[in-house]
Amino acid sequence: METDAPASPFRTREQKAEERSAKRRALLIAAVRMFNERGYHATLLEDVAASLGVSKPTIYHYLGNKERVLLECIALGIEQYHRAIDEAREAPGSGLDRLRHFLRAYARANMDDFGRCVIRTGPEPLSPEGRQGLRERKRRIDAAMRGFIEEGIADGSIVPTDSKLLAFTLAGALNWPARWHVPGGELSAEELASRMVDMLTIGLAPR
Amino acid sequence: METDAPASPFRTREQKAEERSAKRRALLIAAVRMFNERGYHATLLEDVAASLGVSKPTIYHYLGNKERVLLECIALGIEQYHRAIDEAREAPGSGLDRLRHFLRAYARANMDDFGRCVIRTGPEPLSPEGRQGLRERKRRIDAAMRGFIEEGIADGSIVPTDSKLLAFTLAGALNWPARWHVPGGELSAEELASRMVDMLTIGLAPR
DNA sequence: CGAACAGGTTACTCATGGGTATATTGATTG
DNA sequence: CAATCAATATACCCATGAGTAACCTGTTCG
Repeated sequence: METDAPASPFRTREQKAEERSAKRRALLIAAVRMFNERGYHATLLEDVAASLGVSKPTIYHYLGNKERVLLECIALGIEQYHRAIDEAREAPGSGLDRLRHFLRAYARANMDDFGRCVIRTGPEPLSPEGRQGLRERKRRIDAAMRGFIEEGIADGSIVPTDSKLLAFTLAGALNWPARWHVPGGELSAEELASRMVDMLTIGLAPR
Repeated sequence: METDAPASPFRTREQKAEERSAKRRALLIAAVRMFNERGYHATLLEDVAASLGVSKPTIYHYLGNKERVLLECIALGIEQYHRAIDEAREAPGSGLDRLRHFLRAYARANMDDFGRCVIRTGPEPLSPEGRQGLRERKRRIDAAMRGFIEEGIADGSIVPTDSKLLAFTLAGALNWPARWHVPGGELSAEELASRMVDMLTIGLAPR
């Protein structure tokens, strides 16, 4: 029990703001989990609200309409990919090393609640504008990945190939766990990511 | 113009049956294309019917309710995978050769209308029974794939690894084109399948 | 103190779209 | 020829679920 301070029941302004954003966040997480489990269409905002013991209009109060909820989940997912890019850009070593670093982070992102949502819930449920924005942002991630690949080709750590096709191939393989990986599985996301990246970068035939 | 026979306007029983199954097939194809383009939920059976110039009840007449339509599309998709398995089982060469053969056929299946549907439309829209059946049938495909891998490990053409994880990784990579490949693209499905399989089986680092 | 506001509720509206009842027409068959 | 069936249409029913209106309550602030 935390009893350092007298723990007054009267909250300060900051505590209020914090509380609000904690509630927002909790609703968002409840929503994304249900999206991932049941699919976007099969998820009722009413059920999301009920899972936290509140009523549907509360969601509208904190998050806006259903598409806005989804868009925010997607935005949070995309953020993870951006972190993966930044992280890999700063990594030392050859282009292949940086690519591997990126791929591991990318794979981990795909097993996070929000990352999974980006993959599982395709662009279909979004409005044309939403789809547009999503495509745009995905394109940027793809470009970054291709950058790592080309860097690797340039420094000789990766065999010359069609970088676009390679990027799609690698991304596809690492996207798929968003469909089958269950968080509490035998392998941790970390472990899984590492092993998959090894398989992809090393190849199958004995040397 | 075909005018070999007097071409009577009165159809025989077989012609009638053929005509009927041709209509069924046409409806199914129209449906699967729209499922793939717009997503299952966003597809109205009314629109599917309209795309062939008929009305909604005609679909119910030929195909039954919406889930039945989807289930049949999925069944046709799954058939392609089975053909891929049979084809690869009869292929000559090492385990790796057979695996590569299977992977190419699998990738091609994923770019066919019905195959794409299996991937794009996950199990979410199905009823519990439908989901159950789908999982079952997918499991069998996965088992076959693992068979090829283990065979390759046994005969030394594939380096020893976790065959389950490898199967997921490879399948994931080859599933992904179902999301981005557009039929009339620069690369044919055939070509694309070959290149991706090469990338996956050979690895990235120079030897 | 009273006005305004934040957080929440209950109880509605209403478009949508899956599915069906029923009618029509033309061919098939006893 | 009557009965039936296949193939289609029109016009409807009705559950569902997103979104909203109106209301309540406690807190904050001029």
